[in-house]
Amino acid sequence: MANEFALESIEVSSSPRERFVEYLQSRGKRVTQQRLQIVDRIFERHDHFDADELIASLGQVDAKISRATVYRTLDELVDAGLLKAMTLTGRRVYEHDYGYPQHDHLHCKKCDQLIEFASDELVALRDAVARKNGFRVTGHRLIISGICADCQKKQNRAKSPLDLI
Amino acid sequence: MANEFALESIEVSSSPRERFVEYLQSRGKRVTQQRLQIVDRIFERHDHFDADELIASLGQVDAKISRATVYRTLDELVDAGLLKAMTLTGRRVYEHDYGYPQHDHLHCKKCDQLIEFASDELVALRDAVARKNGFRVTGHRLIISGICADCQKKQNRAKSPLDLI
DNA sequence: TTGCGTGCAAATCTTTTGCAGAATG
DNA sequence: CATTCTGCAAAAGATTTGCACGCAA
Repeated sequence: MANEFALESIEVSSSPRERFVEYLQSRGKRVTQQRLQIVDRIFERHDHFDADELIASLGQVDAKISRATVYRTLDELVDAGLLKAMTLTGRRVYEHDYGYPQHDHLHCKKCDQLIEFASDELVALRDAVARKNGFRVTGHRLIISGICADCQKKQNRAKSPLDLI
Repeated sequence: MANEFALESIEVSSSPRERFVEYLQSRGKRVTQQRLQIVDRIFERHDHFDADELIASLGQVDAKISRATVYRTLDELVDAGLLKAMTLTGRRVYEHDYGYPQHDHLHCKKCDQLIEFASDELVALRDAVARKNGFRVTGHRLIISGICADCQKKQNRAKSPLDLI
């Protein structure tokens, strides 16, 4: 599920870690080793990931952090506005929400890759639909599914020789 | 999660039950009492529903069908193109896909209601984005979340008197 | 008759929770 | 020091699966 970011990052004044500490303190929560390791690891190299991938990557560098703590911290990071969560194939996947512009995804059914794209038109369309329905929008999630360019190539490469028989 | 359809149905030549039988036979699968009861029940009154709601409704009219069989049959109905599935709040919800036009949803966070809407613009936008990315589209899912008109009213009704204190 | 399908219960998978001890403010 | 956190293990919620028997073709 790892994947490079397609969009430019937004200029932000403080690091994700600083933001998280701010968030924790503002709520009287404690700044623990585990919480810091988790933010650091997430914002150092992850973009789209699920709980298991994060747990695996934590096991390599840091002291082992329990599954429960990872789940609890992920919830806090979403709460703090640093991460965004969505449910893909049954499992929850997360992505950075701090320092990145609003965007949506193309999801490849073959390789599970997520490709990002931003569209102002889409937001306008969304707001128009909502207005028409007296609906107060808080957000949206568009996932376009299909086959990515790479997988189409692979498919053709694998098929062509046989097609000639 | 029950909800009326907002869109007109498309004219279809055969009933969902007939379609399902066709599908089963074309694959050498058997036409069983359970499978028939399930299609009938679903297309007689459900639109958006989850496995549990279906199981509950089956328990009332028909002979009890096991949970496992319901899950297995739902998969087959999706496969047959009669139902569409999406994951909402952790659980899978289904809706009719046969005899209904492509559409998307507004999802109320308060009452969990799904409101349907169709937008050609959205499809055009989707295809444009895909084309730009060399992506072959097979479908998409847009969920606009927020608060529906009804829940906004309820909220105001409950709040106003207290706000005056 | 020949399997495919069903029901049951047990197994999975993912996420959540209760609790005693560890760490933070 | 008073609490909040963590880790562990057990619980929970949803869906899947193995298996023996029943039923469609």
